[in-house]
Amino acid sequence: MVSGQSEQCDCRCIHQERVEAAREHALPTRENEQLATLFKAMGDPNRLRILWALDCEEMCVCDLAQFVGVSESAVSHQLRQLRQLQLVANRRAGPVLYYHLVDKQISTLIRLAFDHYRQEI
Amino acid sequence: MVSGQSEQCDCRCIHQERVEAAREHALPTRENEQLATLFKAMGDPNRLRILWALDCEEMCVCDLAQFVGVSESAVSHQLRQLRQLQLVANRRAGPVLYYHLVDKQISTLIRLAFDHYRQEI
DNA sequence: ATAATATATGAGCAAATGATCATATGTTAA
DNA sequence: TTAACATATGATCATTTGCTCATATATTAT
Repeated sequence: MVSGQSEQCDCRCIHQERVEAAREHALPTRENEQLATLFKAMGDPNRLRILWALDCEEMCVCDLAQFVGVSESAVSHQLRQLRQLQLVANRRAGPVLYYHLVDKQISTLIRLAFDHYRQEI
Repeated sequence: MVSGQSEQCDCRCIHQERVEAAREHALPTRENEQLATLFKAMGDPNRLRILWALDCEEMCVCDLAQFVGVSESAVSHQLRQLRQLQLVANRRAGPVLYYHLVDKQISTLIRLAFDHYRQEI
């Protein structure tokens, strides 16, 4: 037994210390998955557009559909995902639902990503 | 004609100014897609783990496979994606390939995301 | 050259994804 | 109440994704 952890690799090139160090440094499974889910939500061009637009000001489904350039149904489905992830929420005004970002965290994140990305171009 | 842009929505609730404002504020299509691709790459639990681990120190495929808990083939496939996106690169030492992050941008991004996320928990 | 190690890669497959279409729900005006 | 509007939702389908298995490539030791 080389380590107390699970043994899945029979390579001789393995660096147990590095694996251990990575494990120390790593996020707990649950948090890693939640974070991945957040990134995944931002990982679709249309959803990213939606989030980016809502960072500007609140918009209704119809506005978003035209802005993104897809059907209202498609936008509605995407918004449901974002709602379930608590990234966006809506406010009703008569028959119209105005969507907005739940918090500025996502907004900050998108901007940072873009800024960092920009520097490389 | 309400606007010079494409007409796709016949809703009466639409706010042309908001759509226009969003368009002004929006990223060009190409950059939006590249950014989405970046987020998507971070949007898989295993890839996120890999990136997170490599933020710590360089590791070989075998190390990563054990750390993530999947086959070396699976890790290799994920690494290829990350390589093609220029997020990671490798250094050969004999038969072993040591992977590392290409730049600290991704590292910064992951940390920021985590920090922001952390605050909400 | 041959064998063993470390990794890469292609094919194949099950699961997830994102759009569309049809339909349902909720709100307001007539 | 009925009609019209704005949005939500379920079913469906084509595409994408991520893994596995088999095989290929590259490096080193013998």
